[in-house]
Amino acid sequence: MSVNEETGSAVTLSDVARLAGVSIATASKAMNNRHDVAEATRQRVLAAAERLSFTPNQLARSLLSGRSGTVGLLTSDLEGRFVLPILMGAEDALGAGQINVFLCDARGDTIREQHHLRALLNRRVDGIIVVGRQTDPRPSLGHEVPVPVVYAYAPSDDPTDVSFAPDDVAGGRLAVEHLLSGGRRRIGHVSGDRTYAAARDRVTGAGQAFAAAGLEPVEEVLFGEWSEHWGRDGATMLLERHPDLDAIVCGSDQIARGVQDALRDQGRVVPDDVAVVGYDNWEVLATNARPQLTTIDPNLQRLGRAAARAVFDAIDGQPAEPGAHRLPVRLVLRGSTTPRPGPALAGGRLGSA
Amino acid sequence: MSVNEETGSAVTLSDVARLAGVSIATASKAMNNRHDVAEATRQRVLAAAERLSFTPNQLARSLLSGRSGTVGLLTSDLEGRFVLPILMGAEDALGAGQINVFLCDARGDTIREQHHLRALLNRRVDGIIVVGRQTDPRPSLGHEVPVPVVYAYAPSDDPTDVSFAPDDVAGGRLAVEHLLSGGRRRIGHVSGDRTYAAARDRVTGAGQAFAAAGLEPVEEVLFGEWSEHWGRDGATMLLERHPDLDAIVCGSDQIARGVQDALRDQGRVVPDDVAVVGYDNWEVLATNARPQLTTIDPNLQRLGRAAARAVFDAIDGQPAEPGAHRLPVRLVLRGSTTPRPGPALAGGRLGSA
DNA sequence: AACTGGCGCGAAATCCTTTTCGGACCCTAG
DNA sequence: CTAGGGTCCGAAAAGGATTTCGCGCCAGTT
Repeated sequence: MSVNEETGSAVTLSDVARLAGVSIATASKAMNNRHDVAEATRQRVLAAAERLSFTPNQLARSLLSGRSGTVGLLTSDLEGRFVLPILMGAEDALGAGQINVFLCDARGDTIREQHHLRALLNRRVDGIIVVGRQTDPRPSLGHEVPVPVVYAYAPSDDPTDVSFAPDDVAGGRLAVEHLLSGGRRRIGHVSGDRTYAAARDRVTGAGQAFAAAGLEPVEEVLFGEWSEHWGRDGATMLLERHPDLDAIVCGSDQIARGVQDALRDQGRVVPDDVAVVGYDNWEVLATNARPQLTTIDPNLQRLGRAAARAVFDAIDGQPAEPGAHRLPVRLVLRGSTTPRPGPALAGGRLGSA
Repeated sequence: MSVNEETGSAVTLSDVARLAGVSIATASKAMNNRHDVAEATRQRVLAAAERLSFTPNQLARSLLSGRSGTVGLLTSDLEGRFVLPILMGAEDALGAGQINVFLCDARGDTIREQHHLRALLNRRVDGIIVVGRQTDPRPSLGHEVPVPVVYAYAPSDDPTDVSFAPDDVAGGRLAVEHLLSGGRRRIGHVSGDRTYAAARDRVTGAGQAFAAAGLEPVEEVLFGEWSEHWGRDGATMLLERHPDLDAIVCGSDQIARGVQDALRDQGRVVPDDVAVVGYDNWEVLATNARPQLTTIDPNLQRLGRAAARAVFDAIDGQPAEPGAHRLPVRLVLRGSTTPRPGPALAGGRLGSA
C-alpha cells in the first residue's frame, strides 16, 4: 500500500498518470476535481490512484502553496496538569480543520523555547499557540515572528499580543456568591501560593463578592502552597481561631481535599456544619472526595479551542482582538455545599489503569 | 527577521547567494560545511545568511531528502493520565535528536485513528509511535504502513510488532515482596477493574510473590473499579472479615487513598497497624496521602523514551526486536509501609496554579 | 610555451505537486 | 470547405534546497 511495487519507493502522481495513460497535469486536475477534465478521464485517474493507493505528498504541496497546514504547540511544561486539557481543546479544533499539530515542550527553559521556535519556523508552521503552565503573564515571543501567535492560559506580557486565560476573578466571585446564597456567613479562605496570579485573582474575585454583599471573611486570606497538606494545615488553623465557621473557600481542589480531611478530623460534617468550595474541577479529586466537591471549572478545553480558533482565523487573515481575553468559568455543584448531596451533577470518569 | 524586507516573503537561499555574490549552489555548500568551497567565500556566505537571518526551508529539504525529520505520536486518548508521561519521554528523546513530533488524538475511535494515520503518512512522517491508554493489547496498525511503528503502553496484538509496556507482573510481585520482607503476613488485596490487563497482571505478580514465600493472601483478590470510592468500600469489607489484617496491596494509588481513608475511619494506624502499598506513583496522590504512599512506579517517562529510541533506531535501519518488551518498574518507599516515615524519597512537585 | 592537475565555483537536475497557458481536436455554422 | 468556438489535455514553470558534474583558471612541471 502506498508504496510502488516496482520501485519500492512511495507512489507519486506520475505513477498514477502513467497507469491512467494521461499526463501528470491531468492526473492532478482529476484528483482535485478541477472541471477541465472529461468525466471518463477523471474516472480512469481515480481508479488508477485507488489501485496504487496514491496519497499526495503534503511536503510538495506545502512547498508550492506556501502553507504547511501545521500549527506549533509550544508548551512551557507538559507536566503541568493544566496544559493537557488546553492541548486537547486545541488539537480538537485544529484537527477538525485538517491541521496537524507540532508539539514542543520547552520545560520552562527560555533557551529551549527559542530553539523550538526556530525549529517550528523552519518547518514553516502556519501559526503558533503558546501554552503556559500558570496564569501569570509570560514574556512575549515578540513581533518578529512571521506567523500568528496566540497565548493560552499564560497570557503574554505584551498587551498587543492575543492571549486567552480563564477569568479567575469571576471564578473567585462565583465561589463566594454561591456560599453566600446558601446562607453561609462565617466564611474562611484558604488559598494557594500568593506568588501565583491564580491565587491573587481568585482572592480578588472573592473579595468583590464579599464587598458586594456588605460582608467580610472571618479573617485575612490564608496563603500557602497548592497542596492537600497545606489545606489540612490551613483549615486546622482556621477552625482553631474561628470554631463557628460555616464555610471555607479553597484556592484549589487539592487544598479543598485537605480542608475536608481536616474538617472530618475535627468532627465537622461537610456540608451540614461547614461548606467547602474548591477550584479547578479536577475530576479525579473532586468526584472522589467525601462528599463530592463543589468547585469552579475553568473550562480549559474550551480555552484551548478558543485559542486554536484564534490562530486559525488569524491564518485566514482574520486576527483576533489583541489583549488578554478572559474566558468564563463555571460553578459545578456537588455535595460539599448542598445539604442533600443527591446524584453528582458531573459524572466523573474513572481514573486508573 | 527571517523575512525579506524587499519582497516581504521568506528569505531563501537565493537571497543569500545574491547578497554574497555567489551562486545558489555555492551558498548551499557554504552553509552545509561542504569542503569544496574557499574559506573566504564561506565566510561571505555565512555573513550574508546572518544578515538576512536566513533559515533553510525544511519543507524543501525534506522533499528532496525523502526524510521529514518528524514522527507521528498517535494517542488513543489524550485525557488518559498515563499518556502524558509517555508523551513527555518521547518528546524528550526525539527533541534531542532534532526530530519534531506530530501529535494526534484519536479519542479511542478507530475511524479517527485511520484518518490521522493517513494524514501522518501524507505528511511523510519518518515513523509512528502509538500510545494507548491501557495496557491491554490493541489492534495492530498492520504491516502495510511504510514507516516504522512502535507501540507504547498498550502493546499491539500482533506479536511481530514492536511494543513497550510496563512490567505489571513484576510490579505486583515487588509490592507483595516488600510487604512480606517487612514482616507482614495477613495481607489483603484490593484491585481495580478485572477487565483490565493492568489489574490482572498485577494480581498475577502478587500471586507469584505469595507462592514463592509459601503464603497466601487473607482471601481472594477483590476486584472493583479504579477509584478511591472502591478503595474505601473494599477496605471496609476486608476489615470486617479479617480484623487481624496487617497489610493491604492496592491496584492503584487512587484505590490506596481510599483504603487509607477507610483504615483511618476504623481507627487503624498506617503503617503501624496496617501497611498500604499503591500502584502508579501518581505523585499528587501519593505524596499528599497520610502517611505518604509507598507505591510502584511504572516509570512511564522512561517507557516513552524507550519507544522513541526504538522508532529512531528503526528509522536508521536498526529495527528493534519484535514483541512486547516489558520495561522494569520500581518500588518507591514512603511512609505507608515503613514504621518511621522519615523524609520522603521522591520529592513531589507542587500541583496546582 | 604547452600541458597537467587541482581547486573553486556554477549550471542544471532532482524531489513532487499545482497551475497556467497554449495546442490539438472535434463539431457546427456560414 | 473553412473559420470559429468549445472541450480536453499536456508542456512547462514554480516552489526552495541539495548534489552531481563539468568548466575555468591558476600554479607548477617539462
